[in-house]
Amino acid sequence: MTDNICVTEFAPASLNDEEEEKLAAQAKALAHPARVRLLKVMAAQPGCVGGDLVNSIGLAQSTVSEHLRILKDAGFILAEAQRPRICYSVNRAELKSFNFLFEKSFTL
Amino acid sequence: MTDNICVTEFAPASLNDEEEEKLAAQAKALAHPARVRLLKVMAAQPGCVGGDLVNSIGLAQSTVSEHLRILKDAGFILAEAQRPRICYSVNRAELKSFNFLFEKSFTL
DNA sequence: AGAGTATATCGCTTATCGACGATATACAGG
DNA sequence: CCTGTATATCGTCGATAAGCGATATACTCT
Repeated sequence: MTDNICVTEFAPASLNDEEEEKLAAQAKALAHPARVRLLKVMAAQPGCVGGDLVNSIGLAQSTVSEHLRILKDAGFILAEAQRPRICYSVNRAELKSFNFLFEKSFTL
Repeated sequence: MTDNICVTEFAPASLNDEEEEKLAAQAKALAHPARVRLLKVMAAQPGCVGGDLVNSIGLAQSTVSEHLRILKDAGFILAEAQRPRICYSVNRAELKSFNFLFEKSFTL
């Protein structure tokens, strides 16, 4: 190593490993245009929305179901059975949590 | 078509297709623990960091270089040549932009 | 019980990601 | 001009993601 122009010692981490993992995992859930679209549609609804989501984007029902599963696993949406339909709605608390974690990570 | 030629200060309440794509693409750049870690390290520095990033996480140099490229393509970091080193630093404007887009999308 | 409806899961194929070592590139200094 | 150093790119491989149609599941209503 030669003399450093850039700083080479790192400040203590603002996030712990677990939080890093969570941030990355939730970002992954957002990392697809169809899922952003789905979230957006749900967020625009006062209440909840059923399988009309399938019609709102040009994808097969099974594909949409999978995207919804990913969003649900990430905690971004809630699913309440109203058989035979399922009522999906955004989980604003979790969206805010992601936002908070993001801001905290990079001290915005 | 009703193309939106309004400037950003009159931003619509919802996202257009282009913004959805951008949000998803940037989320994708965040969707890996190593990249979150790299961003975090850079954000914690007042100035910029060189290839010591490679040592800070247990990955091969070529792998780290690829992660940095992804972050750079997403606009989250800036690279300034200080040969033979390269000075990386976070682009807070873009991080804030992502944050804003996210909040706007889901009306948090 | 049986039919109807909405959603979830399965099986499969193709595409993209993540990781690495090897090598190329670009510049500074001798 | 040659060498050393730091970063980027290439080629490859295994793993994961994304998409679909077909089918299973779960519940309601008749």
